Amino acid sequence: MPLDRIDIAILDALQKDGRLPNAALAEKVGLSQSACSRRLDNLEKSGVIAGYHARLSNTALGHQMTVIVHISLSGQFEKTLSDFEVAVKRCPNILSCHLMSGEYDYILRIAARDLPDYERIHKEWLSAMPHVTKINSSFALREIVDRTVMGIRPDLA
Amino acid sequence: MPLDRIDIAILDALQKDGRLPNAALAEKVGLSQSACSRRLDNLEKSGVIAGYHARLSNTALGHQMTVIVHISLSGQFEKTLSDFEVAVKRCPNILSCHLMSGEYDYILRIAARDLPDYERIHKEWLSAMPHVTKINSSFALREIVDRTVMGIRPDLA
DNA sequence: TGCGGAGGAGCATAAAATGCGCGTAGGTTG
DNA sequence: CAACCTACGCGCATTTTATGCTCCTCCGCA
Repeated sequence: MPLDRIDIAILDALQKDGRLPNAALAEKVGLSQSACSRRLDNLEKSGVIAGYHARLSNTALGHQMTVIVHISLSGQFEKTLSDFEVAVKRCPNILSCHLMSGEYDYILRIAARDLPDYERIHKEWLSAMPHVTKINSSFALREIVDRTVMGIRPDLA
Repeated sequence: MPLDRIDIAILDALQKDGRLPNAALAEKVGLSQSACSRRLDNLEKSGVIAGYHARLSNTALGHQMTVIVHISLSGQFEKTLSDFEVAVKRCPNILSCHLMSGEYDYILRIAARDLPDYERIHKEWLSAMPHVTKINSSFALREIVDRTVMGIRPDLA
């Protein structure tokens, strides 16, 4: 889907404030409300906007810890992978999981409240997942960057 | 701030859909609209809800590729780290970056359009960052999970 | 037992979103 | 080059949603 400069402005604004009322959005990007609403509709339907979410304060909720986990399985058969992936999807603490090229099969990012909480997650979830042969946990000492999306460039087709 | 089960339900719902109308939210959590609105107000004012954001689809924007990069620096002096981190913050393709315990100093998640694009990023950004001694790139073959949010447990104070 | 605060309901009003008719610019075709 | 088509804008009327009361109820406490 081709995005023009107004689309970019809309996306930009909604990344910063997902609840920006359509009226305000329209004014900000220089459109009438109806035109703006129609564009927004298209952006949502076409999947450019994948969703809207409240961002919660992790300190308020006590999830202070990020753990990066590298995992190897006993094989690369599709069945082996999908068994594992089903289990991954069930664990609420897993923020992201990718099947990877390279030394490990999967890399996971996990949120935990503290070390004992991670211990629990490790025991109850990670170790219990099927076909897992190796688990390597690295703890984040500091977060330098965390964005959901990179800057949008106008030349995207 | 103490959260009861209704607050949790509200947070849960808004994490999943940040634009859920108050009326629907109220029904979902079993409150009247006004009561629900008042609670929401408190959650926002107290900072438990830190913001609302549109989540954009990286693939829809043409960034199909996720690369996990492990990086080691020449030392762990604070100056060394902060030089590097300043550079990291400048690169728009870096979605996340954490200082880590373990074998590598930093783990980065990078969005690229395709392999040539990643090559460019590697050359122009990663290799150019100060004090870098080792760069290890792993390519994501498939994304199994990617959320910003995790389930909230009622026992959080 | 009576007071006071927290928190819920219901309703009226204010604000926002949505759908529809209409107008215009730019590209295409006979 | 004129007729036509489409994409996309505007404004307005209608519907949907949020907000700001007022009142009610439950509970802890003196």
